[in-house]
Amino acid sequence: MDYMSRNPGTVENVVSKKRKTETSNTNIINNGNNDGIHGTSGGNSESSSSDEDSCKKLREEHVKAKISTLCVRTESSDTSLIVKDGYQWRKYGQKVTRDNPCPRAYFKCSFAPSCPVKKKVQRSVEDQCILVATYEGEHNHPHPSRLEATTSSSNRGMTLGSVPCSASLSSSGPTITLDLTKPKTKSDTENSNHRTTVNSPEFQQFLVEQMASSLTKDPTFKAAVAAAISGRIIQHN
DNA sequence: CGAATTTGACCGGCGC
DNA sequence: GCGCCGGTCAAATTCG
Repeated sequence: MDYMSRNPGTVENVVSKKRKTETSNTNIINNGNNDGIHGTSGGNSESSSSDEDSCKKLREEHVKAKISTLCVRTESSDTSLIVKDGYQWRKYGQKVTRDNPCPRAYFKCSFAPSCPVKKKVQRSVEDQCILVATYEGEHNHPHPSRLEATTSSSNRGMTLGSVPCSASLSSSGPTITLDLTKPKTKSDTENSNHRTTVNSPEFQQFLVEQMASSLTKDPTFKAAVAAAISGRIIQHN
């Protein structure tokens, strides 16, 4: 979070480079700088523009739509394109794009029929263990898991739900991995280009599993995380 | 049997 | 104007 707030520009342009309207508005989910300051939630609310130029209207909606990306490390054996973020998604398409041999999956939020949010999920070219989820728009309904008794670690739709728990950030260039579950030997942030040379995927996987296991067994850690997350949720509400 | 997913077809934007 | 490409649709298929 700290890194993202200090370097908001370094994590842009994960999405298609072709569409200016998308890349110009790209930002990272859970970015503390942006939370809560957007005026028009819901993205493409009924802007009563005239119907003379529907193309223009669409572009405006694209600009309004809040776009964010989330990178999640998954099991290397996991071939599904599922990012568990707590919301209900309905898959409506899959496509192999030119810049990435891995197929891209398209999802719509199915929790609320009127929810405009869409999600694209694709494996990273650089590290196929990493799923890159691109969210478009904002949910116009509460987080599903908030309605249940289990207090999710969600804040604006982001959880560290996929197992093993590891949040990553990626740009079109070097990949930046913020592995919250791994002890820092040498800083990944200053050596982001060589993440896989020192740490092979298998070794990193092992570390992640070990650290996640030990941390989740620690009640003090759990309490600290819960307090931090709930504090942020209250702050934004 | 209804809901969700798959997948080929179709559409529109963009570059040449 | 044409072709490429990303995104969406919808019929077919699978799943619970």
